[in-house]
Amino acid sequence: METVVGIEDNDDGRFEDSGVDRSSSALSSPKQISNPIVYKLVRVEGDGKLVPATDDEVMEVGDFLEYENSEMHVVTNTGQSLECISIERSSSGKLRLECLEGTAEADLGKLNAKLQYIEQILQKVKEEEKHRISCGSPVHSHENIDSQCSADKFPVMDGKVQSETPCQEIPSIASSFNYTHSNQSGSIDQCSRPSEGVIESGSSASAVYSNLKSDISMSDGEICLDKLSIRELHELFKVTFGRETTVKDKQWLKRRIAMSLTNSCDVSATTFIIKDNKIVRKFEEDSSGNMNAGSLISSENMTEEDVNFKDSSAVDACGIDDNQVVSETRSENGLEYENYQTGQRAAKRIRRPTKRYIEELSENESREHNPRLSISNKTVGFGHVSPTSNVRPARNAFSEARTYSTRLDSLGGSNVQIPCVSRVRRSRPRKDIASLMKFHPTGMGEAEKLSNKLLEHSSDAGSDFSDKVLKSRMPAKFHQPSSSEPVKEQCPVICPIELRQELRPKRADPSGHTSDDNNIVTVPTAKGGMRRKHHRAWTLVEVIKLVEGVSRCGAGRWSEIKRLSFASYSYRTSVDLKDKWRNLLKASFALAPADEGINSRKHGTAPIPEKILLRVRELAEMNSQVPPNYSSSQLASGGGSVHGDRSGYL
DNA sequence: GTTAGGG
DNA sequence: CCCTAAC
Repeated sequence: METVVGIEDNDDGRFEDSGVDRSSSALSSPKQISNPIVYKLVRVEGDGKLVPATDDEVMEVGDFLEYENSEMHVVTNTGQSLECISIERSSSGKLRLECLEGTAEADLGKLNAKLQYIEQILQKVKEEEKHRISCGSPVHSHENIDSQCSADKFPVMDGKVQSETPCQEIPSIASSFNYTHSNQSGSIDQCSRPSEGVIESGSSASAVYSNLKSDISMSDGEICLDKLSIRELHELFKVTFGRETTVKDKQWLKRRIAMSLTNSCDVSATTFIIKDNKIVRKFEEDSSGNMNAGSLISSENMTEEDVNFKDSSAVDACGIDDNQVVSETRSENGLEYENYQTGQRAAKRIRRPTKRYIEELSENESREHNPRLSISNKTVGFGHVSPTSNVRPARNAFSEARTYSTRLDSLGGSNVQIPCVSRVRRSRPRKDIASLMKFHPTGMGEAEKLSNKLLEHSSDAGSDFSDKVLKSRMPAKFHQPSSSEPVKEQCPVICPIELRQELRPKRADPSGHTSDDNNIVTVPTAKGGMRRKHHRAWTLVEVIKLVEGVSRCGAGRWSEIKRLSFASYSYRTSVDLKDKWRNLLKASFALAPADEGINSRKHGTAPIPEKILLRVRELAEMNSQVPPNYSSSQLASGGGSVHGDRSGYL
C-alpha cells in the first residue's frame, strides 16, 4: 500500500526530485525487516503518472506516519529511487496488534475472512473508480498500491497472526502503525468497547496490501467515499494510512482519506465549521454525498483527536447513532490523547500553517476559486475568529490573504500573526460603520462641538475628556466586540472634510476590510528595498486626543500619551504622535496671531480648527516647545494671553 | 524601548 | 510616514 503523498494534481510538475534519504533516524537497519511492507511515497501527477515524493511531500504526511520507534524502516525501493517505508513486525515475528483495553488475539481464519472482506471493499472502490472515470469525472489522484507487496512477503498470513501486545504497549508506536482489520466479527472484542462492539482492534493484516497490487484510482475521494459504509471507510483508512482508526465519523474518515489521497486539505468530505476554535459539525448527513461546498474544514493539522472530540460532542448531541463515536484512545504521538482529555485542541488548530500549506493556498487561490479554501485559509489564521466570521464572504478572506504585507509588526496586540496569509487588517473600521456615522444627524459640525468642548474642558483638570466624549457619543452597537480595532473613525465627531478624507480610501474597498492597505504604497529606498508608506490621515478626533494627551502628560511623553489616549489606535505609534505634534506645532505657530480663534485657516491646509491649534500653541508654550522659526516674537504675542492657567495640565 | 530629529 | 541616532 502506499501512502500517497502530494496528490494534488498540479500540472506544473514541480516535483523534480525525491531525495530519498529522509530515512528517519529510526530507519537504519533494513535487515531487521523480516517481512517488510513497502510503501512508496509517491505523488500522482495530473496525468496519473507517479512521481516519487519529495522530501517536502513526505514531510507532509509525516503526521500520518508518525512513529516513535524503529518499527518503520525506510528502504530504497527497487530500481526507482522511490522511498519506501516498511513496517516491521515485532521482533518476535508476530505482528503487534493495537489494543487499547486488552490483549487481542486474532485467529487466522477470521483474519482471512477479514482480508477477503477488505479485498471486496477495495474491489468495490476500484470499480467505482473505474466507473467514475469512465464518466469523465476529473481524476484528482490515484492511489497507488505497491506491487511489491506480494503475498510472499506476508508470511503473516500463513502463520499465526497473534497479537501479544498488551495495552500498555500502545504508546509505543508500533501499535499506532499497525495495520489492523476492523473487527467485524467482533472476535477481538477484548479490545473493543463492550458497548461498541465494532471497534476495530487489531489484527495486523499486512496481507491486505497484497490484495492491493493493482492501482486503485480514486478520483475525488469523496465521490466514492461517500458510498462507503463506515466499515469500508475504516478499511480504506487503514489501507490509506496504514493504521486503523476508531473514529466513527464517516465524514471525518472520508475527509481524512481523501486528504491523504489528494494530499490536500481542500477536501470537502466533511462538513465542518470552525467556530471559535472548535470544530462544529454541520448537521448534515452526507449520505447523499453532496459535500457542502461551503463547508469549512479545519487546517490540515487537525488531529484525529480533534475530530473525536467533535464527534463525541456533536454526535451525542444530535444523536446520530450511525456514527458511534469511540474515543480514540490510541495515542498517536503521546500528546494528542492528553489534549483530547484536556480539551486543549485550540492551540493545534491555530497552529501556524506550514509554508507549503501557504503556498498551496496561494496556488489554489489563484487557480481555482474554491470558497472552502479561502475559508479554511482564514480559519487557519484566526484562532480567535468570531463566529460570524465564518459566514463572511470568501472574497474577504481572499482579499485579506492577498494583502500581503511585509510588515510583521504587531497589530494591536490581539492578532494572530500569520505572515503572508490571513493577515489581520490593521486598520480602520469598516466603511459601512463610518458611513453610518456619516449620517449621524448633527447640526453644527461635530468637530466644532468637540473642539469647543475640548477648550471648555481644557480649563479644568479632568482632561480625559476626549475619551469621555468618544465613549458617550459612540453607540455601543458600533463597537466591535470581538476586536480591538480602533474605533476612532466611528466617532461621529469628525468634521465633514475629514470624514470625507476618511471615507475616500474605504470606498475603494468593497469589503471595507483592507481599507488601510489601500493606502499602502511602496516606495523604493536607497538601500534597494521597498519601504512601505502607510498613510493614514489624522482625524480631528485623533488630533484632539493628541492635544489632550499632551496637555495631560506633557509633550515628549509620547509613549505614555499613546498608552493613555491612543490605546485603541493601534496604528498610531508614539512616533506618529510625536510627528503629528510636531506638525501641529508648526501649524499652530504658523497662524497669524490676529486670526486666532476665528476660522481663518489657511487655504488648503489641514482643517484643524483654530481652537485646537490654539490649544496646541498654549501647550507648546508651556512646554517651551516653540518651533524655531516662531520662537520669540509670536510666542510673546499670542501665547500667554489666551489662557494663563495651563500649568495645571503639566 | 523611547525619543528626537531629519528625510 | 519612515529611518535612525541617541538615550
